[in-house]
Amino acid sequence: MGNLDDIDRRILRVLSGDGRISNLALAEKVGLSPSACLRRVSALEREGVIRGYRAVLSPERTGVGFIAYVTVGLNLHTKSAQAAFERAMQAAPEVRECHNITGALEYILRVEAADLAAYKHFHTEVLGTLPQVNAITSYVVMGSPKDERA
Amino acid sequence: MGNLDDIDRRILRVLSGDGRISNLALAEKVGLSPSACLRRVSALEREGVIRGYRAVLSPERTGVGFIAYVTVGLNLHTKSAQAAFERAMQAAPEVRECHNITGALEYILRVEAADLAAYKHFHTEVLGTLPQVNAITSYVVMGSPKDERA
DNA sequence: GGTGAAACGTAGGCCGT
DNA sequence: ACGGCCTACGTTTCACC
Repeated sequence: MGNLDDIDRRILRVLSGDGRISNLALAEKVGLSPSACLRRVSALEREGVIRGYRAVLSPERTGVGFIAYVTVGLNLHTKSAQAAFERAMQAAPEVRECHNITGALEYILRVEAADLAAYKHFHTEVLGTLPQVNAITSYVVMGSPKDERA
Repeated sequence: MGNLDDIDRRILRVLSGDGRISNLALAEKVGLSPSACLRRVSALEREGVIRGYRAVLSPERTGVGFIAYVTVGLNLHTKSAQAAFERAMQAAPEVRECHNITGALEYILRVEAADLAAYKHFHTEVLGTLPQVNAITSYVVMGSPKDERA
């Protein structure tokens, strides 16, 4: 439960770059024996520092040809309006991220769809029909020079 | 090289939920023998459908107490100005994502820092000193009701 | 934190479909 | 071209120092 030391940080840096590295190779990289290394990794998992492991998929190759960031403003700032909006976002498969932000608008979404037509459907049929929503702005992603999304 | 079939899609779904599942367990989940399953996974990796594997870390537990989305506008739209900006983003550890977007502004960044002071440092000392940059707007993340960052 | 050995999983050749 | 079987090899995992 204590704080992370230098070796822990090195372990985390390696694992966030290659989540499937063998414990043997990881141990060597961080300068530990395999068993000591495994004990640390297990502890980091148990304590929730490491939340899990995921394969990173190529969007184009998995039928995602359209990605946008979308800012959303609500017309009400009540708890229940926010909760209703957030439930709708959680239910929408196209919405991969929904962040509550400061500023003139309340939310920023990352939306992934097969193509522009699929996005338009989401935009008008899902976002457009929510009664709480009163401002939608889409920023279409043309490329991602850097993307370290865990 | 062909398109993905149903078993491939099942493999991808399982691996994006648990990137460290053993090939044995994965094979059972998708209804294949271990060797056939491994061959498919290897092919998906080789063809770039699976880009890699990453450990998902808890931001709070790794010293990240401040997250913001930042829009950036450039004063030049030349190839070389974009390339210089993108190189700077790639070199900045606080920048976890940098997306090139349509609209009045050119980029949206996801920035993670230890705290507001660390963010301010990035904002003024890194972003503020780049000659290509002429518009910076920060949206501080207060919460993420949904986050499926792969 | 390190060592060693048993249990387990991976990876690749081979054959059948 | 793709799935299943078998097996040598490597890795993980655990009790013990």
